[in-house]
This record gives sequence, C-alpha cells and structure tokens, in this order.
Amino acid sequence: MPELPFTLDQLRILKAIAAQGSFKKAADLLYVTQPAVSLQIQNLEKQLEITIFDRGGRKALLTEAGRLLLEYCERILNQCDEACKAIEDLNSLKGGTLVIGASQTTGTYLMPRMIGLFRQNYPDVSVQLQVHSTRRTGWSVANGQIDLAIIGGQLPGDLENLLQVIPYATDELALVLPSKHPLSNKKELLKEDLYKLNFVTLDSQSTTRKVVDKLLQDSGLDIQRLKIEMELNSLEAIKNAVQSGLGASFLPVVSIERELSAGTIHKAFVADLEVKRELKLITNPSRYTSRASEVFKKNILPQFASLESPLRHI
Amino acid sequence: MPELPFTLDQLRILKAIAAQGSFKKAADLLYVTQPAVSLQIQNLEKQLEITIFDRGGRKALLTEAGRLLLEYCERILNQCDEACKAIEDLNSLKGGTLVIGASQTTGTYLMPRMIGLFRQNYPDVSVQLQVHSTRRTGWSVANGQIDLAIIGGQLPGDLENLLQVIPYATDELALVLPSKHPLSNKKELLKEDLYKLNFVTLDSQSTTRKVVDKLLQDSGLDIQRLKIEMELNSLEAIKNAVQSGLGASFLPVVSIERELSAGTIHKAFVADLEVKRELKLITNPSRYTSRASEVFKKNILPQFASLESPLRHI
DNA sequence: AGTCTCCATAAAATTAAATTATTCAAAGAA
DNA sequence: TTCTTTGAATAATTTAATTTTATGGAGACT
Repeated sequence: MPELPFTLDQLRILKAIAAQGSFKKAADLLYVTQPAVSLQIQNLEKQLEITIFDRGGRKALLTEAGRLLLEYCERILNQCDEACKAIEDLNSLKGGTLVIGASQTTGTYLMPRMIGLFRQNYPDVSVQLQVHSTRRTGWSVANGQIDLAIIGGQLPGDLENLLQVIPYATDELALVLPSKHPLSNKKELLKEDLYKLNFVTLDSQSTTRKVVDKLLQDSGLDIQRLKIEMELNSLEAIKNAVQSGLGASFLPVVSIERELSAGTIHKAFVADLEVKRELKLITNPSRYTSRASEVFKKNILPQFASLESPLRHI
Repeated sequence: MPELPFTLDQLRILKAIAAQGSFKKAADLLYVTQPAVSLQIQNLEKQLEITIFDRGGRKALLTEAGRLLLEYCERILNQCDEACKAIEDLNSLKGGTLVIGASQTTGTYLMPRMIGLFRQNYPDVSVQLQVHSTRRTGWSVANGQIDLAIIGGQLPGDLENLLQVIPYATDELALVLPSKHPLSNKKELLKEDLYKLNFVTLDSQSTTRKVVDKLLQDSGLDIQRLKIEMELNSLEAIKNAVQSGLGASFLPVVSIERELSAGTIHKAFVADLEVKRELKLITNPSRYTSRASEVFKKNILPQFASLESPLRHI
C-alpha cells in the first residue's frame, strides 16, 4: 500500500507531547507506555525526514518543523472529531434526511400530518416528500432515491417482488355529492342511481381513478354508462367542482374530512357498494435502511394506521 | 490507548471506493488485495456503527452516512496532503525561517552580504538577523532562539562548553587616521607613536573595545597612557569622527573598505603590532539543526571565510 | 443455464506496535 | 563534588492488527 507518511495516532501523540511538554506525561495521558510514544515519534520523524522535538532540555520543545506539523495536526484532529460527532448525530437522529414517497392523495392529505409528527419527535432530521405516480415512486424506492413510500395503487409486476410491500391502511373512496344535490337527501342510494349522476373525475391515468373504475366494474357496474362531466388532474379542483354543484365524484375520505364536517360536501352511501383500497407501505429490503427510515416506519406510521394493519405488530 | 474510531488508511480506502465505485478497483488503485479493502471498510462500519456502502447493485454506492463521512474524509486527507507539502517545502528549503545572530560589526558589514547571497539561492527561506552583544547572542544560541551566530568576542565560560565554536575568519582591527593627519605619511608607525594620538573609541562595554584593549595591552602598551578623545557607541559615528580629523581609532577592516578605497580614511601600519581577532561561528550542537541552518553553514559561510578557516573543509 | 465479476469470509502469514526490562544522560539534592 | 532521581532511548519479547492466499456465493450479462 502506498503509504501515508503518518498516522492519526502519531498525530495524537505529537499533540499530546506538545501540550504536556514531555514524552512521559503524554504517554500517561494516552494510557500507553513511554517507549510507545518515543517509538511513534521516531517513526514520524524518520518518515517525514524532520526533527520534531528538541529533547535536549528538561522539556521536549518543538522545532520549527515540529511547530509547522503541529498546526496541521490540530486541524486534522479537529476535523476527525467533527466527523465523529456528525456520525454520532446521524446515528442518534440528530441529522440526516429522510426521503418519503407518496401518491397525490396520501402525499397531500396524510403525509403532512405524519411528517409533522415525525419532526416533532426528531426535529433535526429533515424530511423530503416526493409526490409521484405509483409507478415512479416504486422505481425510486427500488433504486434508493426514496427511503420509503406509501402507495395506493398496484406496483408493476417486476417491482412487486423486488420490494417489500406491507398493507398499511384502508382508504375509503367515498361518493360525494354537492350538498344541495337532490339525491343527497336519500339515506342510501342504489347502484342504479349512479347512472343518473354527472361525475367529475381524475384523469384516466391516475392511480386513484383506475382503482375506482376497477372497483365499480367489479361490483357489476358498467362504467361506460357513467356520465363523466369532466376530468381534472387535481383532487382539490375536483372538490371545488363538486362543491360548486358541477357533479359527483369518488374521493378519498382523508381528502374531504374538513369539507364533510363543514357540510359543504355530502357523502352518500350506496347499497352493496364499498369502494375501498389498500394503502401500502413499500420499502427496499435489499438496501441500506437509514435510522430515520426505521424510526418512521416503527414509530410514526402505526399511529396513523388502521387497527388491523400489520404495522401494529412490527 | 483510547482509540480513534478510524484510521487515515481507512479514509483513503473509503475515498478510493467512492471515486472508483468499486471495492476491487479501489484495491487495485491502492495496490492491495480486495479483501484488505473489504475488511477495512467493515472495520470502519463496525467502529462507527454505520453502513457506508450499499453493496447491492453493480456499483458500490454510498449511503447517506457514507456521503457524510466522505465529506470529512476528503477534508482530512486534503489537510494531510497539505501538511506533507509544507514539510517537504521545509526540507527542500522552500519555506521556513533562518534566525542568524551577529555582533554589531559583523551584523552591519558582513551579514547583509551573506544573507543576500543566501536568499539568492533560497529565496523562499526567510532570514531574520538579530544584532546583539556577544553575551546575549550566545544565550540565544544556547536556548534555540538563534540558529547560528557569528561573534567576535569571548563567550562567557559556561556557554563556551555548551556551544560549538568554530573559528571562522580573522578580522583585522586596523589603526585608522584622518587622511590629513601628520602621521599618515609615515610608512610605518612605532608603538610609541600611539601615545601621541587622540583616540575615538567604542564605549568600554563593547566587545570590540575590550578585544582591542586586551591586544594592545598584551603587546606591551600601557593603555592608560593612550589618550581617549571620546567614546562613541556606533562604528559609523567613529568613522565620521576620524574622517573629520577628530582622532584615530582601531576599526575592523570590513567596516572601512569603502572609506579606504575612497581615500577618506588612512590605514596606518604599526611595527610589531597586529590587532586581529577571530570571528567565530557558534551553534548549539545539542539542538536540532534546521536544513536552512545547515546550508547556510556549509554553502554560504565558506564563501566569505578566510582561506585557512576550518569551515573550508566542512 | 453458464460464465464473469464483484464482494464476503476463513485461515495463514506477515507486519506493525505495544510492553517489559534495561541503559543512558541530564538535573537536583545531599 | 557525588548520589539520586527523572525522563528518554534502546533491545527483546509478546501481542495485536493487517494483509494475503484461497475459496465460496450472489447478481449480472450472454
């Protein structure tokens, strides 16, 4: 190995001698024997081809070269100490970054609260939230750009095996109507009633939309017969459209909690129809898991998970 | 020994892997085997309790902790390189300081030329000239404040043994007269003629004065009978006094070269009287000798030394 | 599947470093 | 002065750390 002309231990010894003015005291300070100190300094002097200490007098005095080296020595050792501290902080969650992925829905309505709770407990860990499609989120988790993510849709098959997918919570997609809509008075709708509605939906690319379509189809509805008034690409836009009486929609309950309690949107019940999807936590088991990620998974997520989630038992 | 959590070698390895993206390539780069690299990184990870590399994929990728450590790693290694360069510069005389001591006479008339020559050859070494009494210069050499010195007088006895004293050159103390002085026409003076002169001398504390007094006394003269017109504490002042016709004086020839060739001062010869003193180089053998000091002694001093000086043969 | 590349692991060999014991030199005290 | 004490260098031994050789396994590319 092409050698470095000195070691950190040698520098530590140098510093100790300079501070104590004596080889022996330095040895005591470092809990080694005096010959060990002598030998290391001799090695150092040999390798750098300089004399570091004047051993003439009662005190070990630095030569010019020694003083020069000591300056660098202090700087180097300080950097080392800093590095140690930084690593310690990272280990004890006093630093570092946690990158979380989420879909539009969870990213908008769920993650902010989770992240808030996390940062209450670990205010020194910075959290980055990346809202992307299920597909892209999956890939990001796969290649390590995202530590963990919550998705509501189906992963591409190849990723399904690569990643760890843990069911985490159930998200109900509620049928919502404008509060003054004639049907909003009925206690319970029938499936057939849906054909009478005008729908404001997410665009057909969106995961949530696909999930809704599939569930409706599975429950025997002919989604071709449903009237789609307009397709928007933002839940907030849809909410506003519904509130303005432009139509009905299936929306995640988490996204309309405020509107429901304010009464500006009406949630309808449809007989024999449950539109629910599983929210899933995905991580990459073949990659390094940061402490922040671990903690988030173990301590934060369960507090928001439905009771039957496997996360409860991690 | 209270251990440091990492070694410089480990940092070097870390850096190499990060740069090469591979344990194997890093090993090749550092001329070690691959297991050596693996082991060291494992040690590092164990000691810091972190994971540094993601070994999953094709490339060895840094984890967050790894990136953090790498930052410090680079800084630390850079400081190490800098330290090496600084030491090398010192060794190759591209840096450092040489502290030279001298008496009034040599410091004024000799050292400037020497230092000029030295700095022509080693322009990066800064030189400091300290002009003090023989006594104080001796002590400074003894305790390392001065690397080497040239003195014209006698050292205190205790220092005599402690320091290395090398005869270096002979300095003639010439009897000088005002050029229009009646005696300046005589080819050779007799000792008795000295009693007829008015002397302008250094003050009785000065080394040069003591030397002159002693030599005159040794050659049989009664120095009490010599008429001292005035005592000044600067050679330049004495030179001016002599030139102005105020009296005669014994002055180091090195200090009056210009005046002699200009004819403004007359140098007289006295039969059976040679007033000469040895200029001596003193160093401290029990102390570290800087490269600059070595070079000055070996290469510069001989060029100004009289032919028979021992320095010729060093 | 087969082959290659890369990393991990184990055991052995080498090398470096620490310790004990001793010597040497300088400093302080009798 | 001489004796004693203290600090540093040296030598020999032991101990520990590092490297190497040799080998096994997992993923990637053909």
